[in-house]
Amino acid sequence: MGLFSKKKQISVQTIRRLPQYLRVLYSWHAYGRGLASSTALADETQIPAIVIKKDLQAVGAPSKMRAGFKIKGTISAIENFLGWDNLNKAFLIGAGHLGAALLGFSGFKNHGLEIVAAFDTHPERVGNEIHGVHVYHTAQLQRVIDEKKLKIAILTVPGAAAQGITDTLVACGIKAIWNFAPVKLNVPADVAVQQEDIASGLAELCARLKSK
Amino acid sequence: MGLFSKKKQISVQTIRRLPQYLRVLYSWHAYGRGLASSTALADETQIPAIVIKKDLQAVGAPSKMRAGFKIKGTISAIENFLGWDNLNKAFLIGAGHLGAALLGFSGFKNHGLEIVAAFDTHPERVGNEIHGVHVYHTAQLQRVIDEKKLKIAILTVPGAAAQGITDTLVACGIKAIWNFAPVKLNVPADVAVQQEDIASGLAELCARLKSK
DNA sequence: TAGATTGTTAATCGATTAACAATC
DNA sequence: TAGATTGTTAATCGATTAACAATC
Repeated sequence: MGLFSKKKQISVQTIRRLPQYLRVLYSWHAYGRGLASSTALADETQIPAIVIKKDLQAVGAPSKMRAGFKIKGTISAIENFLGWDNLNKAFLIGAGHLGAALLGFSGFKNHGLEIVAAFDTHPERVGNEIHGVHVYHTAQLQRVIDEKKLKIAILTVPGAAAQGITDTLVACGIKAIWNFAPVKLNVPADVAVQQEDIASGLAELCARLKSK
Repeated sequence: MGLFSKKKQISVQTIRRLPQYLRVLYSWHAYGRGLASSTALADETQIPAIVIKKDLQAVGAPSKMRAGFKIKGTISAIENFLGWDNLNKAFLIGAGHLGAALLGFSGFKNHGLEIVAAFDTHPERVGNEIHGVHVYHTAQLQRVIDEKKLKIAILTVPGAAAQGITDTLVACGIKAIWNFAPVKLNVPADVAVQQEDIASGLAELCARLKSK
């Protein structure tokens, strides 16, 4: 260990559990509760108490010895770690059913995400509003991204169109893509792609079902 | 090791990667290719070749020394392992946008899943067809499950309704639930629940974005 | 043959789990 | 105080990675 102590890297497993804690903590906070012990959170989430303790320590959640973690401060610590304490402006490409479902999901406001525009090429979709969000023609991408300073792209187009649109997004300077198309995207190293693969979850369910 | 050699348990990580291999293998098979080496699959999927080799060996994929895995046999091995070689009859509860998106996803036919009914309580949805699938009133659950011998429930209802409907499903004898509501479900031990938590993926993306 | 690949065993790494001291 | 909990270090476990023999 040298002069510059690098903060220990937090594992993706931990990162993926954080939203679960957040949900419970929000609800307890709303009830006026002030402290949450790892054992109480374990009861609620089915995650082992020691895992929770380690996860919360990793994001620097404040605690009181013998009493538990301070709910308000823990919420802040998680939100801050994830960057959910201020809204990232996002937009959606592909305003089909899945796109509309995401636009209608109110929970994103708590998750640092504000979807402020949608894009599509179908004439019957362009110009409409979905859940209060305007649908632009995809040809307007660059202009709207610049004007509204959009940061995160949510890709809900058919698989066949995904890579082509991704190339456009990269050319527009987008650095974060949340991809719901079942396609591996090729992007430069400085672009973050989060692949949401529905087939993986189904495979898990089927494998578990078979082994019973 | 005793008389009964227990087949080694396959990890969830491996299980979640299998659909990716399947996609590439389908496409190569369609092109008339017969063999797939782990290195070739690695180029396509960005997954390390040795991981692929181990995964395919784990599901008993047939191979030719020095040449690679036999595509047709490997497809069969994976499909068989996941139970995707014959269709499971599934139904959807909650025929909103997300439900409609899933009903419109044609890929499920390749994934052992056939969605043959949908349920909802909204009068304007009940009685309609979505992508050729009839929407019943939720009150008909038990009857339709029995008549059509439905096995897998896909839950796309609002979070607040999820646990209540789950209790009904359990009472109807359903043993597999694919849950898209951001809620932890309480079920008996013999019921498999696959939780699809969109917030986890978003958290991963945001964390990666922040660390740049 | 040479070289690419599978088959198989061993080494590494890191997440989970256990253990126990410190605290209020 | 006693007991529940955090804080912290060590042990365990299993997935990934490496290494190399066998094969065609």
